[in-house]
Amino acid sequence: MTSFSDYQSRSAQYMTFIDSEFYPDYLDEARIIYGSVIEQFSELANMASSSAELLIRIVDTPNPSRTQLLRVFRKYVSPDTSVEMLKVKKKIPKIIADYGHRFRDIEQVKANLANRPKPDEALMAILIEYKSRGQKGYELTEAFFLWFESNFGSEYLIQGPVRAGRDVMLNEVLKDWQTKTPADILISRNDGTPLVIGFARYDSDRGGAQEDDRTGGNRDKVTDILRYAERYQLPLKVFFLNDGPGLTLGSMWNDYAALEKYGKGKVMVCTLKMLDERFTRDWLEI
DNA sequence: GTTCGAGACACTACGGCCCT
DNA sequence: AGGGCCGTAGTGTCTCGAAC
Repeated sequence: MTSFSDYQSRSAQYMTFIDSEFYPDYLDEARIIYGSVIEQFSELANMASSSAELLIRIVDTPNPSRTQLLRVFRKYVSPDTSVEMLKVKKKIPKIIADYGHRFRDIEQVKANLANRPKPDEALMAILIEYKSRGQKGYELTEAFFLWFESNFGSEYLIQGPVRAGRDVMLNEVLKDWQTKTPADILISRNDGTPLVIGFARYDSDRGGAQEDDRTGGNRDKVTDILRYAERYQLPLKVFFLNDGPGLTLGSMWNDYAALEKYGKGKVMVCTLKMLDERFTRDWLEI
């Protein structure tokens, strides 16, 4: 049986690249999406007699414009208050009370708006940078679900959010599992016997490990799940779907190889392109 | 003296669930 | 039925200590 470690020298061949856009190609799209938002912000600003009033006017605007206007508000008026804070409508009076003194004066804001080029491509580029955050992870899980359905769809059950959505909570699907542990994938036999708990992650360019959901935390998950499998005599295994060029940076590949070794056959780490070779019925039924 | 890795924190998008 | 909030997604960026 080949291991994840064996693939390291050919890692590029087994990597899945999910396309990103090139600069400056996306500026055209950014102008379409944000041009009117920035214009609308200018209009609201020019009508307002204070920055707090501007915020109130923005909050009264229906979505999807509101969130985008709040982002522009943050850039021009109040870098201290995150859009996440401003999203909650009923907290707005308190935010104005607590942070209002740090809002940039409305006259200054109006002047700054007037002095920017039109269209303001710099601001548009900043705004669009976040648009596709998170999407690559969804592409990865969706690709796995499609692959699994076409290969094992009739023989096994698979659960989990295909794109966005609530994770599979282990305490809800495993009898007597105590802690709230989120997982991305659960595969079981048609009779309900759980076979695989899966975690998915796409890394574009992060090399360093993130403690909570990377290898440190992963090892704890493996320990807990395998101990559970032992106690209840279940054929339960742990699967890590990891992909993206970030895997080749730093110690990531070695960390995951070590994790797989630690699992003694009950843990498998794969990129999408390894699935056909490694994710077999034999492994599912170990 | 500079570079690098790891951890910590932060950011926005969006689907789905909950509440009215 | 619709609006609002929550949870999850990947990654940008800062700091600090170790290694070079």
